[in-house]
This record gives sequence, structure tokens and C-alpha cells, in this order.
Amino acid sequence: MSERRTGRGRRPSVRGDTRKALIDGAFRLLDGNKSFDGLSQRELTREVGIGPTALYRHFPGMQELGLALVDEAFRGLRQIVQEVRTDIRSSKRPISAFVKSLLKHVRGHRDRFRFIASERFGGSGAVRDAIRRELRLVQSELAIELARFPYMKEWPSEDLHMVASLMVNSMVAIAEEILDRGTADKAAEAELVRLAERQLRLITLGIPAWKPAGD
Amino acid sequence: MSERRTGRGRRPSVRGDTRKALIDGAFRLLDGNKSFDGLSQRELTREVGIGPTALYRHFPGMQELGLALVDEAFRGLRQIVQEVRTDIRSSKRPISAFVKSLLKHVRGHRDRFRFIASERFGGSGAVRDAIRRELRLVQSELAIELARFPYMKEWPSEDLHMVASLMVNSMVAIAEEILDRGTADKAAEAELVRLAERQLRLITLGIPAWKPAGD
DNA sequence: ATTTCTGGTTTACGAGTGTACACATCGACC
DNA sequence: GGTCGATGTGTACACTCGTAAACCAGAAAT
Repeated sequence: MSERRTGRGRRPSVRGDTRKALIDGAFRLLDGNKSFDGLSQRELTREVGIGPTALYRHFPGMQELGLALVDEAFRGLRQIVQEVRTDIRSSKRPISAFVKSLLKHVRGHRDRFRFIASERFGGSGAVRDAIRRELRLVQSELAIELARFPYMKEWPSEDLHMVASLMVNSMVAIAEEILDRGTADKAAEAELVRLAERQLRLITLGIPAWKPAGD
Repeated sequence: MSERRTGRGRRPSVRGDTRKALIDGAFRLLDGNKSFDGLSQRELTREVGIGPTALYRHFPGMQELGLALVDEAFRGLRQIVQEVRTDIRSSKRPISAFVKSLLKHVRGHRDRFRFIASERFGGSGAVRDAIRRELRLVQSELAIELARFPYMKEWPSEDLHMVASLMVNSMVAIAEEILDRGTADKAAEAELVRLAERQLRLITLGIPAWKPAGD
């Protein structure tokens, strides 16, 4: 509690970043079992503590706010990918390092992850498309990273993307299930982490046997 | 157009199965880029052609309708699983047979599939949980089916489920992307089918190398 | 032939929603 | 010191929403 209430009926909003407050508020609300198109403008502005129309000062409409959410969610995720990358390189057991990093970051940004997973398929056009585009980007980065591993050095990028997409899909699915159990239930979480590791391991076992050229 | 308009302002609704009409109407509406909790009761009843309150004659509320949707969607899917099963057994190339069957049925029941994929993660508690429960059931059936294949005969069920979950997850993801391109764009569709086949093939390549006991 | 059940109708109400418009306050800039 | 743009506020309007209540037609059962 620093300085509050500067004017009269003025909700202070820390002077400057109401936009950020809106984005955070949206994540907060969406975290509570709501889908984006079930989120109303008024509800959001109420949560943030501003008048209904003030939202227009920052976004032309809800859809644009949705896109900003996607942007924000993936800004975090890209950073994660970076860190995961170095973690993997410096480890003798890349798979469990990967999963461990992932888990840490999923827990740290639960609402962002939640948003990505929920709106990836559900939802309304623009947002969904944006998410997919970004996810495909993540996939590409993963593909690049995969290219450094022994067996895959010579693989065509098509095959690399195939593997990357498989990995990303299963990780997203598992991450969502982890988030769905509350931060409680450590047992279920550990179980899911183990599942993730095993799936990745299975995939990597298939790699040496893959014939990169084609069928 | 058989006999219509029996009474006065009476929307006939084929006399008898308005309940089914509601379910179908819901699928229809949800197919058009809407999430379930963005679907209003009035909108639905309007679509079906009955008064707003008439919905209560068939469901206590929206949530129960949601559960009915899940039920209906998976009724179809279970049947699919059956057919896919026999298709696979009678084929020399189980993977491409699998994907082909899947594609056929996905196209035939596009709205049901759409619903499952969208509401699996997004959405509001009860519906989502129901979907997951059913999906886990499908996974189990797949696991059973997997147990018939050479290398996996002796695998513990935990490992079978691990593989099944990996397969189900990636197939759902790919199916959704196929549905998202309209029925047009045959090229993209073929590309995705190929991706599905390749991912499954990679997984199966890993299987002989897997050590069922543990790490 | 009358009753009762089922599935529908109409009307109504209060709450919530998106958007438009007019006004206030602050910080920055000349 | 005055102007101005950015960011708020408030009121207002026309909708839509969920739910309640009372009524109504046809089918089935007695």
C-alpha cells in the first residue's frame, strides 16, 4: 500500500499501467474456469476497478485484448523455451531436465499456460489462430534444438517438425492436466510428470529407427 | 415436409424428439466458433424454434444439456472405436488403416468431434470433467487393443496406457486441425493425414526398444 | 368423457451487457 | 500559464439473458 486515492472517486491503478492491470485481471478471471468468450468487458473492468468504457482507451475491443493476452502468454513462454534450452544442454539427462524445467515454469505461470491450453481449440477465431501460430513457432524452435542431437543431425526439417509437434502436443496436454489438479495433490502431479518423461522417452527410442528419407 | 403446424402458433418440431433437436441445434451452433459457455439458452431455443422456457421440459439447466452433449458425442465415438478396431485387424497396414478410418469418421461427425476437442480443456467444470472421463475410457479401449500386438503382449497396463494416451492426444490435436480447415483445402488435409501417420509410425518404432519393466 | 401428463406457449421482470456521449483530471509541453 | 492529449468517470439506451408464472392443446389412461 503506497499512495492510493489521488483524486476524488479515483481508483488509482498505480498510475500508468492499467493496460497491464487489464491483462493480468483477464488472466486471473480466466483462470477461474471461464472461457474467453464467456468473459464480459464489464466483468473485467469491474475486476480491475475501472469504469466499463475505460477499456476502450487501451483496446479497440475484446478481440484485441484477446490478442494481447496471447502475446503476453507467449512472451513468457518464449523465455521459458530459452531457459529450457540451456538447461537441456548442460544436462546429462535431457529428458528429465526438460520436464523438470517445464514443470517449474508451468507452475510459475499457471494462468498463462491455462489460457493457451483452453483457447487453443475452443474459442473464437482470431484468438485461436494467434495461439496456433505462436505454438507453431515454439514447435519450430524445438525442431531446431532437436537438430543438435546425434541421430537427427541429417534429418530434413519436415521430420524434425513432425517430432517436435508430437512432443509439443503431448506436453501441452499433460501440462493442462497438471494445472487442473490444484497445487495440492502432489501425488497426481508426480504421476503426470512421470508420464511425460516416459512418453518423451518412448518417442526418442523411435528416433534411431526412423528412416528420414520417407517410407 | 410432412405434416406441419398442428396447432395454432405451434412449432411442430416433428412431434416427439425436441430433445434431440435441442442437442443437434447445440452442436450446430457450437460448430460455428462458439464455446459452450458462450452459448445461451435463448439462442439455442431460438435456433430450434421453441420458446425459451421449453428447454426446461427436457433439461434442468444448461449444464445438464452439456452433459447430454458429451454423452451423445461419445456415443458416436465409441461406435467409431469399434469399427476402427475391426478395420485395423483386417488390414496389413494397421496405421494407415487406423488413420483412414479416423478421418472418415471425423468428417462424418465433425460437430461432435469439434465439441470434444474444444471443451476438453476450455469450459466449465462439469462438462470438461465428463469429457475427460470418457476420453480416458477411449484410451483404455485403445490400450486393450494395443495389447494384441506382438511386442506389447507382455507389457504392464501402465505402459500400455502411456502409449495409448500419447496416441490419443496427438490424434485429437490433428483431428481438430483437420476440422479447422473447412472441407475445402484437400491439400492441407492430406498433409495432416500424412503427419498423423508419420507420428504414429514413429511411436511404434519406439516400442520394440522400450523396456517394459521400468527405467 | 373426463381427467391428467407432457410439452409447449406467452408475458413479464430484474439483472447484466456493449457502446455512445459528455465531462473531469492529470502530466507534459510550448 | 494555457493548451492538449491521454486516461479516467458518469449517465444513458437498447439489447439479451435466465427464470418465473399462468395458460393451453393434444394423447393417454381411467
